[in-house]
Amino acid sequence: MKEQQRSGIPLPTIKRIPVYVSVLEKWLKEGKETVSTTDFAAALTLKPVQVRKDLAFAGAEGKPRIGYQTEELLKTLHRFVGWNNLSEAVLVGAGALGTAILGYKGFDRFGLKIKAAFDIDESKCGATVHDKPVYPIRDLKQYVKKNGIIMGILTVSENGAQPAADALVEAGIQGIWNFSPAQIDVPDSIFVQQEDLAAGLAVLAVRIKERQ
Amino acid sequence: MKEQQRSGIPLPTIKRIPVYVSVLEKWLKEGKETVSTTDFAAALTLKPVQVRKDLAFAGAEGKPRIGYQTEELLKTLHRFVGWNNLSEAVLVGAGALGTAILGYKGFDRFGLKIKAAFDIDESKCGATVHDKPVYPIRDLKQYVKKNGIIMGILTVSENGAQPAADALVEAGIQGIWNFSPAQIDVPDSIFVQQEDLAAGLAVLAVRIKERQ
DNA sequence: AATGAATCGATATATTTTTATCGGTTCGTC
DNA sequence: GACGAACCGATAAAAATATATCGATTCATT
Repeated sequence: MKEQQRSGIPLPTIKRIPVYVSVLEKWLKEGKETVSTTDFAAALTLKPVQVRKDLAFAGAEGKPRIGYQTEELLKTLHRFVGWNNLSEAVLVGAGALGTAILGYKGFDRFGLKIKAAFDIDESKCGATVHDKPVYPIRDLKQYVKKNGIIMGILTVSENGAQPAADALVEAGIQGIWNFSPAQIDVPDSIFVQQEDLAAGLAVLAVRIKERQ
Repeated sequence: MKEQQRSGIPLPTIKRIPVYVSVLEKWLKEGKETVSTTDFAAALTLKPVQVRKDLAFAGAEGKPRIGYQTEELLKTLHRFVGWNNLSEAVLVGAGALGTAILGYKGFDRFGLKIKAAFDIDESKCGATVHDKPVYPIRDLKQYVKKNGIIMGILTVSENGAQPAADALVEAGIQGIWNFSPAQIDVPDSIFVQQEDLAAGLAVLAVRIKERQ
């Protein structure tokens, strides 16, 4: 939950961008040359105003009565989230969740390339998972330095989280995407994005309960 | 992003509850009999006031100078998110992500029990994945009705999302946890919790970029 | 060319969420 | 038993986010 890090761009806006990207890609494929905030609103159950604000934050410009150029807007959004120059990442923890993430095709679209996985369990190492090599964690630092990786994906169990995070920090990573349920403690200079599956489950559970 | 559904309890509060539950469990195991909002704040980088508000929403009561009874608070939070009476779910889409979720141990803790998986690819059916049976999707309705399942987990690809969602709705499910990147269209009576991995990735990417 | 509908961009308002403050309670210590 | 520190609970203020409104622009139609 370390999501508070003020800086101009509202967090909710950032989170909506990938959704816009998604539908934009669809529309582009369908040959839609221009798109309006009204279109987005209809497709995403949002208000046009909000879409306009979001797009403005991303630096997009549209024309009255027309909307935005589909292709140009897509590029702008990609640039905005830094997905134009594809970011490379390493993954630590080649368990069930790690394996799934390694195999998840969807990330390519967002310019994320997971280069390799690392694990403490040396029996897993040497093999490949979804075509990605698995190395022992003691090789992490060397690998990260050599390949200039700035992002680490943490998919270890709760206990393993802190040591694994330490290893990533030590290796020189700049941001950690933490899928483990544990809170990790890192220097301020490193950004942690906590991915909390249980949060979504809680929301769903509460909502279902409310309707009964 | 269909997260807007007003109802007393703030969404951010709901999302923080599982985090509280997590540390509470740890503390309980360590033999901590009472906990204060100051403790939470220190462990989670939050403000004590906020924790107090959240706990108040959940209906917890504490004592000045003491805090909250660890065990009692844990029970209260579980009850609040409806995790006291374990909710059963089916999963649709036994691909990479689906497999990971089927194997994810963490959910038991939150009272979620995935009973079975369903897939259109009949070659996958008949087998078990992480001890959960995989059935053809045409058996979904019958299974859901028979077992009184109220929750569906959607882990299919973008194209498969809408038909799969339709099948879940048709089967009589009340809430859908949607891990696919597609927006699905369902009747108002059904709650959809969109789990958007790309959102977290976007936040991380933007933050890293900002620091450079 | 004038009219009107669609839509952007900017500004203003409302709502939601977070943070601060303050009074009151409990308990350890003197 | 009085004093002070830790803490809850409630209320108030501030900050962030979402929504509404309005003027300006573009284009299709008359």
